[in-house]
Amino acid sequence: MNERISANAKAVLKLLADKRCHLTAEEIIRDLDHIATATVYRALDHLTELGHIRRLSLGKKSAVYEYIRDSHVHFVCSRCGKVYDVSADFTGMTREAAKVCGHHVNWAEVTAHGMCSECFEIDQPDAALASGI
Amino acid sequence: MNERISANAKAVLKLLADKRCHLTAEEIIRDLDHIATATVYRALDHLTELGHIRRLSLGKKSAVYEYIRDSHVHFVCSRCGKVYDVSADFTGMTREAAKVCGHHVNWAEVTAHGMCSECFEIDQPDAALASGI
DNA sequence: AAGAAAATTGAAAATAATTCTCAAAATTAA
DNA sequence: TTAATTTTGAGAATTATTTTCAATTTTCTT
Repeated sequence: MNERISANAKAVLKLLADKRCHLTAEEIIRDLDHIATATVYRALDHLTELGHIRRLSLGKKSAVYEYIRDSHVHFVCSRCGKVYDVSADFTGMTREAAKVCGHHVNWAEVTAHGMCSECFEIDQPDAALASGI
Repeated sequence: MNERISANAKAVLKLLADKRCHLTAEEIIRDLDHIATATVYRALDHLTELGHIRRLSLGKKSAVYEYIRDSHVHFVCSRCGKVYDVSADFTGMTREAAKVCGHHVNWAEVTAHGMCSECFEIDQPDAALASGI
C-alpha cells in the first residue's frame, strides 16, 4: 500500500484533525473548495486505509469521517439523523469483542440509537417538561 | 405512526425472520420479485420504525436489514466487505452506553472492523499457515 | 539537470442505492 | 356503497460515490 500522503490528502487530514468532530465528504468538499470532489474522496479512502481516520456509516445520512482520537460512543438520533459524540471509554469492551470474533479485529465501535433530547422535546413536550429537560 | 402492516410488508418481515441473517434491500427485492422496489423500501422503513427490524449501515456496501432476535456483534471485513454475525451478549455494555449518552437510547450496536480470516489467508498466507488457520 | 516512470489530479460521465411523484388499485370507515 | 384513506407500481429524480482518461505534478534514474 502507498504510504505517501499528498498535499491534498494532508489538507483533508488537517481539516479533520482541526475540527474535532466527524464530517461528511460533502462538508469537506465545501470547505476545501479548491480540491476536486474525486480527489477528496480518494484522499478519504487513502487516509482510512492508512488508519489515520475512520469512516462511519451511521443512520440514513451519508458516511462521516473522523480523525482517530480518544475512544468514544456515537449516538444517532433516529428522528433528525444528527450524530452526537459521547465520551466514554469502551476499550475493554473492544478487546472483548476482538476475542470472540474469530477474525482479525483492528477496531470496534459502539453506536447507540434513539431520540436525541432536542427531538424528544419537540415530540414529547410534556414528558420533557416533567423530566426537567 | 401507522401501526398497520400491509400484506407486502408482512412478506418482507417474514423473509427477514425466516432467513436468519441480515439482507440488503436488493436481496429482498430479488427474492420477492412480485413486489415493486419502492414498496420493499417503504416496507423496510416502516418495519424499522415499528421496531420489528433493524437497519444497519456497515462498511461501504449498502445498508442491511435484520429481524430483531438475540443480541450479537457484527464484524465487517474492511477488505471484502463481508459482514459476519458473532454471537456475544453486550447488553450490559449497551445499558452502560445508554446511561452516559444524555439522550433517549432505544438500542445500541457493537461493530468490529478488521480482516476476516478468509481474506487474511489470501493476504498473508504465511502468517495464516504459521498460526494454524 | 534531463528524461523516464510513477503517482496524483480535475472534469465530467457513469454507477449504485434510495427516494419521490403521481395516478391507479386496494382497503377501511362512515 | 360511497367516501376517505392507504398502499402500490412504474418510472423519473436524486444523492452519494466511483470511474475514466488525459493532463499535470512528483519522484526516480542517470
